[in-house]
Amino acid sequence: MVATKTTAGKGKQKIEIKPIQKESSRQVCFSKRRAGVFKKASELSVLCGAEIAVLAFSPSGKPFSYGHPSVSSILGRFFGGSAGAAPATPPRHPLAAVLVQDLGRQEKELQERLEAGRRRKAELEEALRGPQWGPVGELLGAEVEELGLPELDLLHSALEWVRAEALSRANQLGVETLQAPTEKEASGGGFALCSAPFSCGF
Amino acid sequence: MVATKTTAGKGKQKIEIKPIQKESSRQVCFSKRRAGVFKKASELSVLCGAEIAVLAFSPSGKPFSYGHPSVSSILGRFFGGSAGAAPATPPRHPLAAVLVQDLGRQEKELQERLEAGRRRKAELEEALRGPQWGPVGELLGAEVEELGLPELDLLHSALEWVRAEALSRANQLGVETLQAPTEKEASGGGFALCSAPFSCGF
DNA sequence: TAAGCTATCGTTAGATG
DNA sequence: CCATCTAACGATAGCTT
Repeated sequence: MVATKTTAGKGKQKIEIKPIQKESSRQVCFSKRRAGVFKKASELSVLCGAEIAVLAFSPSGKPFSYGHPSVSSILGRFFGGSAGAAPATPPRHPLAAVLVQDLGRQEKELQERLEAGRRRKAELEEALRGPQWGPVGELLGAEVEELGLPELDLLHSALEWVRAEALSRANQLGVETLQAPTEKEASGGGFALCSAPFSCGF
Repeated sequence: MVATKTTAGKGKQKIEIKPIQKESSRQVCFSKRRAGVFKKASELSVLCGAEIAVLAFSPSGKPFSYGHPSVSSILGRFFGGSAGAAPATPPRHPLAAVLVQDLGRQEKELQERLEAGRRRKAELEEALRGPQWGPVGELLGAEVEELGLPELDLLHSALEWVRAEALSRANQLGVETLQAPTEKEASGGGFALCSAPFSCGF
């Protein structure tokens, strides 16, 4: 950098860890740092094969969450696996890697489906606003806007889940094949959310 | 530090965010980074007055948690006060409702993650095709076509569920807001995200 | 309002005791 | 295994657009 412009800010300054008084600053700080925490959590899970969940409420009371492989599986593991059937053994199959390999192709489709989901959401909103729903529809319509596209959101969630699962499997396979199968997969519980069904062949 | 001795290490080196293969290193990394994540979470709660909980399992399966003001209070807030109090109770999946509210803001992040996932996938592919894998890589490549798209199937089913859930949730919201908070988690089968429908035929 | 930038601070990889 | 050290890397406070 030739530092032709010194127009930018002063850079990061040291701060005390104490409550930020200014409302707007607090909100901004929360946004930035929440992202940071989630990223750190993500890195931890990838680097160490750990399972981690983060639940947070913003100063304004909005909920945020992150989980690998999923929030529910972590909770299930912490609280007795009630969130799903306790995963007895991590199912494995040499084809697991294929899922990851194929993920690239899938992603294109997923994107398309995402778009479709968007459109459906619009339709949904439209439909909900229709007369047959009466005042409920109106209110709902407003809520939908405010909530932030529940359907889309859940779609994303599903998407993320699929990807996490594929990656997880791939990691397992990578470890197994590259090295000796020393890993007893203590963390492999991984999939409380989908026990039986997902063991479909693998 | 007058740097009289240059005997120390080389300092932090850049690393890729990918599974650490060496067991001992992974464990060390987990210890350090878990502390880092907890500290970040702590700072977030103090700076922004946010409530945050972190639950994690080490690669060896040992549980760790951090919460401000407490893990249970966060869970309680997320799950309507039932999860913290009655962790042993097998509830309908309580996350569903929260996800609807929460995941909206995750859209962008998920997109980014998708990108990251794609890159990661590419790396994996690369690795799989490497010579150390011998013919296995080729074989996998070939089988992909033949496999069909289990993930897509799964996603498709998830989508259907998503629609149903979103609608259901929306209805609840509308009803609750308009009238009395009659039924909460009436979404029946709640978390069938991975139940019967996934006969990913393989 | 949110997104982008930069200088600086905080985190941590790698080595050593 | 755990503590410490060093220095490079990554996160981010404050500012601008």
